[in-house]
Amino acid sequence: MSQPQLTVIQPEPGQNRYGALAAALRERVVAGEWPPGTALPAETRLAAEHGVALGTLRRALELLSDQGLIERRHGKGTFVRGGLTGAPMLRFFRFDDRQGEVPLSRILARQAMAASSEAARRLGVGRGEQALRLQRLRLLGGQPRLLEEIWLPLPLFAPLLDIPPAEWGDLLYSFLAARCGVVVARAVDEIEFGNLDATQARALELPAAHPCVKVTRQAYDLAGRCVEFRMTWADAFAFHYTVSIT
Amino acid sequence: MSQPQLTVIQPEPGQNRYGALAAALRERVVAGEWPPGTALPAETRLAAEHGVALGTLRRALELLSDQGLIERRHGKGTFVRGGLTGAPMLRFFRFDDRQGEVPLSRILARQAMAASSEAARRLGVGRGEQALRLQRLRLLGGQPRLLEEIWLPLPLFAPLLDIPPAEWGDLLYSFLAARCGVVVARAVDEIEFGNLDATQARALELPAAHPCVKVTRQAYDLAGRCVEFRMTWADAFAFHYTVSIT
DNA sequence: AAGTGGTCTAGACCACTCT
DNA sequence: GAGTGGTCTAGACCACTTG
Repeated sequence: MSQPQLTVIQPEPGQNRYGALAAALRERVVAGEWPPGTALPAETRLAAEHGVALGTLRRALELLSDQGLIERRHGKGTFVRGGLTGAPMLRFFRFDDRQGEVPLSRILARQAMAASSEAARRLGVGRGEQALRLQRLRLLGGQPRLLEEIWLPLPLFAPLLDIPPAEWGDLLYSFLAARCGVVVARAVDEIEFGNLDATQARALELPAAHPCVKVTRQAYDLAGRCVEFRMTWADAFAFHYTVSIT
Repeated sequence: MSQPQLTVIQPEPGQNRYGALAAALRERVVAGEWPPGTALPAETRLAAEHGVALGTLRRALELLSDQGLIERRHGKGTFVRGGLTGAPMLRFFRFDDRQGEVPLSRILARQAMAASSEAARRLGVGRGEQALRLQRLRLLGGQPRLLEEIWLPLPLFAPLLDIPPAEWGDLLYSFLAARCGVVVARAVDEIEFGNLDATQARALELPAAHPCVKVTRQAYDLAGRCVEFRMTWADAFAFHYTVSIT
């Protein structure tokens, strides 16, 4: 059926072959040759296509698996990961008795506008480029718990302007994947402490100047482009996080 | 010289050979056969000793390397890691312009006493067992920045009772390794937010009830025993930490 | 039974480090 | 040059999943 690609891997000097192979495979994934959720060809076939031994091919897949791009399942195959989906922000907090629950989302504001200088810097776009700015409140057990300001680069996420926020659901990343074809593969969070301003405090139903945690997130798609800049504020006393060091 | 050990690896059913091999090698390291800093025998020799192929032996060493027990250096050898040594607590904080600096340590109190119930639980010893309790202040650029309460299980760390705190130096883990033969291999930190009590605030030269971060650490030696329980308090506004998620 | 990934082997050759 | 770890190969066999 599909013609064998027969791309022989030629590593650059100083690079090893499985590294070059992994890069080549990553490009094929990013190009959409195997969409998220689908399976790659079998090991033996991929190895033959690129003219390497099985062990070398396996080494390359191991790299991509460690990076979270693919997922290997014994007896079934090698699959392209669907990207982040859960509600990972909650791993930073402990709100009483509500561990596994997905928080409800309420969109407070949605506006296409020129990116602020910080948003432009974080998103890696030119200053003053158009972007979509969202304000979102997330509730657990009826209580407002997280306040978020989200910036999305605009030509890319234009579909969001046409869909009523009520239909967005409670998991933003799943929604972005389904409606805009953007898979969030990786995110970096920065954590700081501060105080809520009056508006923020009102939204979270906390006293003005209450201590808060501010989490600043940059999320990236499969190709490594920054596709989201988000700031999240929440009650500092609900913060709880564990780090293991070696 | 040393007789070849010729321990043939027999993996338990359901376990793979390199896993069993890694466990066996870990035991030999923990038993002190190769003290921290020294080199293990060469790959070919180790593989022969345990009756496995080179690839399998390498796979086992890879596991131990990922776990931080050993460190491999191309062209030189495979070395037992010396354990944690730096001032890792500072990775949570940003005090103005003093990034690489090692903070000065000032021991405020040192006392052998029955472990508090929390200390006993965290150290994994019986309630009321003797332990060594330290209070330590750490300074950067002359300013007090971190306040610490440290619990160490006692028969193990008895040497500390005889050495004047002035001679301890500024890196506790290096000191423990040198004087008590305890290598700290791994640590788990829990981060919470709170307020300083009056005593703590005075020590840190901050207003009473000032917002603070409390880091609770449990540190483990090569064999996996908990050898330290530590609580650290610092100005919440100096906290800054980055997490990468996949 | 057929197809997938996981383990293990035996051996060749390369790259780095020290003397 | 001798010794170390790093890469790569070719092939055998095992374990898991599905029809």
